Amino acid sequence: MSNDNIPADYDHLKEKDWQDKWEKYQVYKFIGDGTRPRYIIDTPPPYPTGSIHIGHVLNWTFIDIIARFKRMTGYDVMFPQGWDCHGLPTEVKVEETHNIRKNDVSRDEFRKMCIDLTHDNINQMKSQMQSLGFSQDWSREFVTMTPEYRAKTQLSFLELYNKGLIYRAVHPVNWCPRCETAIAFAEVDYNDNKTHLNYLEFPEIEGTGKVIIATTRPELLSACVAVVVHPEDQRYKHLEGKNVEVPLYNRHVKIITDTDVDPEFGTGAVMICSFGDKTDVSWVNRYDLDIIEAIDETGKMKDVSGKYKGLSIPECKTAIIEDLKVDGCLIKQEPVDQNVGLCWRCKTPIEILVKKQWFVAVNKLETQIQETTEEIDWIPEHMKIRLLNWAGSMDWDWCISRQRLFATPIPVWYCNSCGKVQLPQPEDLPVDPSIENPPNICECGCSDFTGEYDVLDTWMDSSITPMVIAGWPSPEYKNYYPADLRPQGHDIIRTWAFYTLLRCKALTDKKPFERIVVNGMVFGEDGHKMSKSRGNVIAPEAVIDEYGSDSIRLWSANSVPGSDIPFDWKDVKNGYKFLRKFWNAFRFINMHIEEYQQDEFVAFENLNPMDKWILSKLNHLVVEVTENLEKYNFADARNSIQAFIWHDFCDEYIEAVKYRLYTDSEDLQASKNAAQYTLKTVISTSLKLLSPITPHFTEEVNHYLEDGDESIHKQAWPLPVENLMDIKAEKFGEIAVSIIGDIRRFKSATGRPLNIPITSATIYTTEPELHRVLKLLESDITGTTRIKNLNIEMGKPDVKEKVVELTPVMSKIGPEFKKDAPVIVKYLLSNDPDEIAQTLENEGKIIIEGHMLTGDYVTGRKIIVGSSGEKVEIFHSEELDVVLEIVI
RNA sequence: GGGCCGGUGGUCUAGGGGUAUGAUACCUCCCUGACACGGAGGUGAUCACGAGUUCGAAUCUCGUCCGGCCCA
Repeated sequence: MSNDNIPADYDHLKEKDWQDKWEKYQVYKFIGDGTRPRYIIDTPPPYPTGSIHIGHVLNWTFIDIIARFKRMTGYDVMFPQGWDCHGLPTEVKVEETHNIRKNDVSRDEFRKMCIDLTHDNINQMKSQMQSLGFSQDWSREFVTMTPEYRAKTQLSFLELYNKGLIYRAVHPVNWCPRCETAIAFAEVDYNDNKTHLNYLEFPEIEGTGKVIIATTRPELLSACVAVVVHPEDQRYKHLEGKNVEVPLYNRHVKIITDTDVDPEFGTGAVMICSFGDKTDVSWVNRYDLDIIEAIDETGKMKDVSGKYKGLSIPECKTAIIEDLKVDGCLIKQEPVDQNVGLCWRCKTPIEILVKKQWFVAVNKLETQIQETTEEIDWIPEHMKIRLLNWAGSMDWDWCISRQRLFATPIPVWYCNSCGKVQLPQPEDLPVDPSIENPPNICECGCSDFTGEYDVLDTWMDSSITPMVIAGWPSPEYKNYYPADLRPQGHDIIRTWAFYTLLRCKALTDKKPFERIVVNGMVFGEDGHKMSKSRGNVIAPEAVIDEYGSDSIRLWSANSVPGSDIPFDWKDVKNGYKFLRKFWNAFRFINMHIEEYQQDEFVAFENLNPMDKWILSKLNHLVVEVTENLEKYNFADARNSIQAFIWHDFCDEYIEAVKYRLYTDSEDLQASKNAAQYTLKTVISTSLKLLSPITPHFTEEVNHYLEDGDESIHKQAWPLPVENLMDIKAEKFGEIAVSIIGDIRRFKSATGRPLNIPITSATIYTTEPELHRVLKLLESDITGTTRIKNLNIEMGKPDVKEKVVELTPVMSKIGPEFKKDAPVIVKYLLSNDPDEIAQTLENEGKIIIEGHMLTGDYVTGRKIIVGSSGEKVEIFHSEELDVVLEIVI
């Protein structure tokens, strides 16, 4: 027991000291020697934006609670942390800060700038994570931009290539003409604006008839490869399969039919260009149409556009409209709403271009992905369905080429003579084919190569984390693979979970992890997912500064996997208030156990009913919290601890034990000792239960409470003590709590202070068992409520009780009387409750509509009418069938 | 438009065939020897809407509306 001066208030600024100590003593280091069962967490590697957000806090609190709980229950826990570095936002940020375009400097120089920025961002985020008390083993940190990691990403590319699961092909891609790069669908922003719908006449040939098509993109006329109409459209029935002429270009294109055409839009006839929009892409694929490239990588018109060559897209549009007018092919223009795809960073309208790209053959792996998905435990279960549906709906393979700089290079060269792909040797990785040459000459004898300039999609880095943390490609990785746990948000099931499953399965033929625990989204005040772009973000630091990280952890813990939660300051404050309450309880206890000599045997012998009550509840709490943490129900774990500490322990037990602690009586010394033992046991056990959720607070209290320097996080998780779990003891305690509550309510209702002494009181009951129990509880009731003389009597006082409300017990009435139940209920509720109660009391039964009911079928609320005497108050207990008579 | 999830006092939430849990806010009372940053009471919900199954539906079924995440 420490006798240090314990501060009156809990100081959350001390969290930092504990974080430093944990780090210094490597409390969370993964041992890996097999002496304990291992538990491996495939921690998400965040994108180093420079700051973590509340969504991270929620996700990492879940992970950290699990990690800490597992350590205390005897596992050797691997909780690594990585950083998923590569990506467009960093490139854009570097361009902004250095005020350059990426092509203004060498590729290498630009990459260095990205690396420097990323290092800074990682350092900031790492220190934020540490300030939240997350228990990562930082000696196992991984960073995807390092040569070691890039070598692994490239090796995974080689292995999949050798398995025939990676190939190169022509494919349409979203292209930003300003950034000059392909971008993913996820990086396309959509914006509503107005444009013109142009009605163009395609002249007839072969005497079949002309067609008027409607388009918003006349500048793509040179890339028109067909005209499409709805198969049911009577206006065009006669034209199906015929040809028409493209105005200005005098080329002939076919008229085809497809049900994707909306006959109501424009004229019901549409030109297909490669590529005006995404529908064009599917039509070109579906009907194997030609591909004409009209726009180059910088957004300028190409040769095929004829006289418009070299114009920008808007310039070409204006010029072509003028020429169509002159030719008389422009029938009319009307305003129309348009949904344009924009580059998410620079807001330039995107184009769809055709490029040679590298692909992962997702479609070949579909069955394997679905089987693997089924082998994994999904928490909550329904998240699995999202992935299964997604895996079954892949339209095209996964394009992994990116035309960027800050990423892992695609490790291939092309022979300048025969075009064959040349791969590096695994031991030479990582390589950068844009500046290095391959080690061997080509089979054709040529030694002249072109290196690939494209780089890999970032998901290629982050989809192998379960293998990387296990040490792959070293053969020992099998000892640490698959991981036990994958935690992540439900917004990235179709990306991170999907890619990880497919890549790890393809590479190792095993599932990547046993179980996936999915966290929900954090919503801002506007009811939407917190995000910078929505402007509804609250910085975690703001919350930590005000209430400490344990408070925001308590907020996070008040939720369950899969459920979205709104951020609310008052919920964080509630956690803070709980810690303060716990702190004050601890200070009180500490005052009273300073001179206490622990003697478990003596204490056990002298436990009184209230001690047995709280100890039984404590041990049931141990069971409940353990079960809830095992099934990731953090909210129930947190709330059951909080309810127990705040209400059962502080409001009831501590109040009921004070008279024993403050006593000088020799007779009560053994009882006092038992109370001290109980206080100490409850507080130290509940601290352990709470420590995965609020590690700083529990460490702080523990260091005052216990001798020695051992961290609470190194201690064993509490086991329930079977012989203290006693339902009967709990019932007794509840009776005391109930009677004490009645007297408190009485004082409150009559405007008296709670600590006012009561001259005398009598409790009457007609139940012999209750009478016996009340006798046992006599001293606790008097001690707690300051009743000077308490009498506990069999029988009833000479007063009139009146039943003022009857409640039918539906769970008995319903099943027994079935369809007659409503009429019985109606009778019970519409007749005088006191009369019914009288009948039940006197005759033991009542007949309603020919059915017999006993007292078991109703519960009633009684009051005392006509109290006797001026200073005597008589009332009926709220919960027990007893009458209390009080003399102030 | 598609997949998945949700809609319960003013706000957030538990429950998921038998008359609704807790928190917060609000109102009243009490400065009880750890805590007024505390305690004791209280007001407040036809469980989104409509139909069906049932003696009985917040709960099961179907439909509608609204919201969320992801995708198109």
